[in-house]
Amino acid sequence: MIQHRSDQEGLRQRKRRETLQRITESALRLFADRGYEATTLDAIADASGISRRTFFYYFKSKEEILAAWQKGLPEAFRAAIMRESPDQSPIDAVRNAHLGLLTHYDAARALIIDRIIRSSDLLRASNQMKYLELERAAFEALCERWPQKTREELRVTAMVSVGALRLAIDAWAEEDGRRPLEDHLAEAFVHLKIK
Amino acid sequence: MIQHRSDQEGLRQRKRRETLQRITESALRLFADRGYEATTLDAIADASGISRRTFFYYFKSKEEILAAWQKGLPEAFRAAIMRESPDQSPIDAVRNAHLGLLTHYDAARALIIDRIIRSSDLLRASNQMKYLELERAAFEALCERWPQKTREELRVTAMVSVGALRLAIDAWAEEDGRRPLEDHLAEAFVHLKIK
DNA sequence: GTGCGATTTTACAATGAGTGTAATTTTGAG
DNA sequence: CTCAAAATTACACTCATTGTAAAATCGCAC
Repeated sequence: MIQHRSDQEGLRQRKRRETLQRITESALRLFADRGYEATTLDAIADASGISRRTFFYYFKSKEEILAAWQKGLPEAFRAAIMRESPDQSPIDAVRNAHLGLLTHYDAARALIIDRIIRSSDLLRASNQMKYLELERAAFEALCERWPQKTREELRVTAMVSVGALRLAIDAWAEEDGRRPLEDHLAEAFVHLKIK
Repeated sequence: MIQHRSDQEGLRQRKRRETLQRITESALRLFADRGYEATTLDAIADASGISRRTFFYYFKSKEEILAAWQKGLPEAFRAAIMRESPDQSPIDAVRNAHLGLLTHYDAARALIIDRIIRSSDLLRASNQMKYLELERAAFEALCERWPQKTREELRVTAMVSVGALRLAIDAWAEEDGRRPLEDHLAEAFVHLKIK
């Protein structure tokens, strides 16, 4: 059998990671310079030293360049909720889960990507889908963690908490991240005194 | 000056309305039959008896065929909120505004369109944008109607109420509209006891 | 280090949405 | 009827995305 070295990284893995990195960096630069829609895949491929066809070997679509950085967020969110104590209210648990995740945030890069996303209707729309996925992850985790609560109530809790996260991120991006995201999140949750 | 007959409908207006109707109907039929993505604009144009180029004289994009039916909803929503008495809480006002608008709903057609929208990622995403527009409309109306409340609180109120509408529509579509949308909406709002 | 199979890259061609342009037809007001 | 505006069309183009198949590269076995 083939011996896989999951700790060591072969030349293949390294080149793949490097190319991925190269595509992401040049695309981000081009998006910031010329705008998302105005940047063609040909331009990205050129800037990354690959052919246009090869681009699709790395990303499913142009959009995915920006989506990739937040892949796995729903799962991390779910796990964070599951780590919370079931003694507190679900809404408090989700707020705490949020705060726990935010410590791993690269604020500078997040702001750059956020600005690009807000510049295009297409990207704004697909970004909303990300919140929907977070909401679903939260809902499922809440149902597991608080089985005595009704699904209807937990669905509303998930909607409300992820909505608060969205409002916090919006406010944070609006002022270019002057105050930390945590502050905005805390503020948004102040007005959520559900049940 | 040119005398415009806004009451009478000229041949031009009638033909335009008829063609619009024809495009919408044949597109909906094709979407329901073959699916949204699998239906090309050529097919829609053929089925509507127009050229592909003419299609774009009626709709900005393929998506817009489905978006058109809910155009003006944000404005109607804003107006409905402004009609509510400022004596009740903002959240109650928005709930009542929702209920008022729902009486004008064509449930059968809404379900057909809803099913198409849920069948495509692209459509689901742009549908989320509609909720965002509703949320903005609600927020602006609330700020006008309850100037003594803070904008932060009203922003959360708008988010929460439109979110409840979304959950209600989801649940309603999930069970193919067996119970009226109003019931689902009332249920969703039960869990919103903000402040 | 050679060879072989798997992975990666590429060229080429095609589909389908959307846009610009300019020509042609239809409508309606005078 | 006559002419300007509105509506329709053909044609050609850009761009994202996908299919196919050939070519290049890698890494393990020998």
